[in-house]
Amino acid sequence: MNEKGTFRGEQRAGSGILDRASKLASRASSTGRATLDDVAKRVGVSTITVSRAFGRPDKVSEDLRRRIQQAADDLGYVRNRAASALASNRSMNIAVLVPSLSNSVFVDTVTGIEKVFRAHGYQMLMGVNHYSAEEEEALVRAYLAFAPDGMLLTGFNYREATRQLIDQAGIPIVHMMELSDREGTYSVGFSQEAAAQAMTEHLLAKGHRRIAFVASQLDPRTLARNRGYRDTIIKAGLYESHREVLVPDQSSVALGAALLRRLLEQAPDTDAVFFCNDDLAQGALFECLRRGIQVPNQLAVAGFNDLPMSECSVPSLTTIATPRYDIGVQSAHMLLALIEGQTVPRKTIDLGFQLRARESA
Amino acid sequence: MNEKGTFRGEQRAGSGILDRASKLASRASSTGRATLDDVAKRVGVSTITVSRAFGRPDKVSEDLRRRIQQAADDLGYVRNRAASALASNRSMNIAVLVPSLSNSVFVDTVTGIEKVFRAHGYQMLMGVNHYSAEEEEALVRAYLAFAPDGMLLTGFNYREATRQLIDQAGIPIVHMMELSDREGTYSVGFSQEAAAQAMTEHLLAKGHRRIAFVASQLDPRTLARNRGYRDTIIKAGLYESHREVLVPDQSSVALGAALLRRLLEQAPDTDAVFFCNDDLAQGALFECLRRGIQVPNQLAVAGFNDLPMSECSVPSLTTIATPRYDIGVQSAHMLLALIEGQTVPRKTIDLGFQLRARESA
DNA sequence: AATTGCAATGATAGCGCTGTCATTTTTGGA
DNA sequence: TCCAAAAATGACAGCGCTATCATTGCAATT
Repeated sequence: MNEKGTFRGEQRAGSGILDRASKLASRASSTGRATLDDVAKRVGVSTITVSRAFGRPDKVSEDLRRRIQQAADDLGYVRNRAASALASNRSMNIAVLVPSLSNSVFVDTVTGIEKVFRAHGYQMLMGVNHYSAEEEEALVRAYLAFAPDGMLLTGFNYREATRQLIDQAGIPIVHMMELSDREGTYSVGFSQEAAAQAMTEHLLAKGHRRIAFVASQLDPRTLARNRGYRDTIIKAGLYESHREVLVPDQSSVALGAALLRRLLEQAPDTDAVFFCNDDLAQGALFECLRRGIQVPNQLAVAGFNDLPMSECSVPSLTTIATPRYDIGVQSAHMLLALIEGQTVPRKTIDLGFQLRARESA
Repeated sequence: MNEKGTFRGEQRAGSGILDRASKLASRASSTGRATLDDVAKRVGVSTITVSRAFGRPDKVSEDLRRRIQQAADDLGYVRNRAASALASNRSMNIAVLVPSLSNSVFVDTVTGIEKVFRAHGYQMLMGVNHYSAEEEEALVRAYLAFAPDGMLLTGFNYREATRQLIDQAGIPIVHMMELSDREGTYSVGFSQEAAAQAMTEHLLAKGHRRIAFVASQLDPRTLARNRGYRDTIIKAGLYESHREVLVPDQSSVALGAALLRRLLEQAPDTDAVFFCNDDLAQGALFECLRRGIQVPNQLAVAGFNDLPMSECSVPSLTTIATPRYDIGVQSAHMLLALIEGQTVPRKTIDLGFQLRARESA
């Protein structure tokens, strides 16, 4: 490495607790990092004992454990997970795939997941599939190479081949966000349709009769919300197709404004708009402000997800609060149980949602 | 595993391309996953040849390579990175630590990083340290166990012990966001101070004389912005300490509104406010809307970062556009070069910033 | 004093892969 | 036709760790 002028040559000298040279002398040659053997030699015990001191500390006497810890600290020893995974056939990795991180909904979910798994010694490997089943498959392949002990997927938007890949690996999967009662499927989420239905009913109850639905980024959850809206509005005998605006583009605040403009062109008499998420709704609120449209008097606006901003925007946004953090926590617990071979009481956990009726509707 | 009632027993039968039983027969016993050996036997070549077919395909004849690929597909073979890393002493992992993902700034950066590294066959391991040097150290320790080939850190907010840990591991680090000319330090970012200075000067140029600075989440970058503001305003002879509001709380839109209220209590005659980020500024805009304060006539508002929303809010937000995506891309490239032992022409890359003068100031 | 049981420690093998150094086959002149 | 060089393939060891099955020592019991 050094002769190639690589990084190692540029280290500051003597920065460790011990003198560098003496440390190197006690190290394995190939990597330059201290190994279990190095620690073992230093303490004068066998390798396996040092391994135990870290992996199953109750199996090693307290005194020895302390000495081992001391030696490890002195040498700057860090356990090599690759070797550990190889030997034990447990990687202590779990792979988590989400569609996006720009959408703070998934950030919250991932935060919940991370919290649970970290507490149990697992490492979360996170991948972003950009709402694409194709990318998802590539990611599954990539993460399978880490021999994860389990996998957390968002929704059920995978190809059959993806499912087969995971099946072949023989590891458990838990699906987040959506629910399914399909055989052998574990899921934690809430009913997107029921939530959309609740919001539509809220708008109806407020006396609105010309209620539009606007959505972008037509992933399965968005489409489920659309169904929830449509079924409800049809049942009320108020469905008019020109009040639905569905575009595949990625959601953004700016797009919300643009879509409101489009909606009001094709259906100017609309008296309420249900947006598939808060970003779009927020953009619409801005557009109303610009055009002097009174919200909610002239036009009611509703969103979905209850992002932090929605509570304090002007007007504050009526929306659906989704249990995304809890979905992360619960699905992590479920996956953990599956990994450890425990029986999982419920294969489907519905965490519900809450309608937040605020100023905008 | 099975006798414990673990997941494997719940797989759907015969879902693979081959019959499950026949597949199992050709597999190593311990993991249940196909190995290089399995593929090699199936094709009738040696293990190492199969290894080459994946790792250095140019070293294997095209015909054979195809047959190996076919066999691998049939068996559902996925390379085991742990074994690979152990044998080759290159993990092909890089660890990336960011303070937060709720802040979409870092999401953008991570997206840039991911793109570069994925293209080069590296796997990015991402950790969130919640702006805490203590958590950062724990994360470094955790990620060092993956034997990463390099590390990307946000800022220079680490403890000395953290630095020593990484030094001992002998892997290169590149720091993102901030700049430093410290010996042996690689960094990609922009000058937070210069950006804050530019904004302050912009507000001065617009004729404002009672300019406040409001910040939360006092990480090093926020403090640098504060310095940029303060130096400039002092130089203009206009510094008044009661126009600075600094709180340690996490940033949010709601907090922006609250801090504006506080500022206007303690300095009601303020004519411009420079917020340390767009979230706070957006909250302030909402508060102005609620209280009927005209922006920018009565009060000018400026933010920092240029989040997507800032362009289309009402009024649109004057802010500093930061090159966060490019920071991700460039720092990834720099780290890659260091890993591969190439000479890195510049140890510090300043990607600059842009002032976006919009309606709010 | 002999026996049992348990806690603490050790020896050995091997996880799945690749570095290294052969060995074999092919290729392209002379 | 022959030979050197290059391309293609293989044998083997070992990366750092843990599962497994000993072995040792010592307290508790008979």
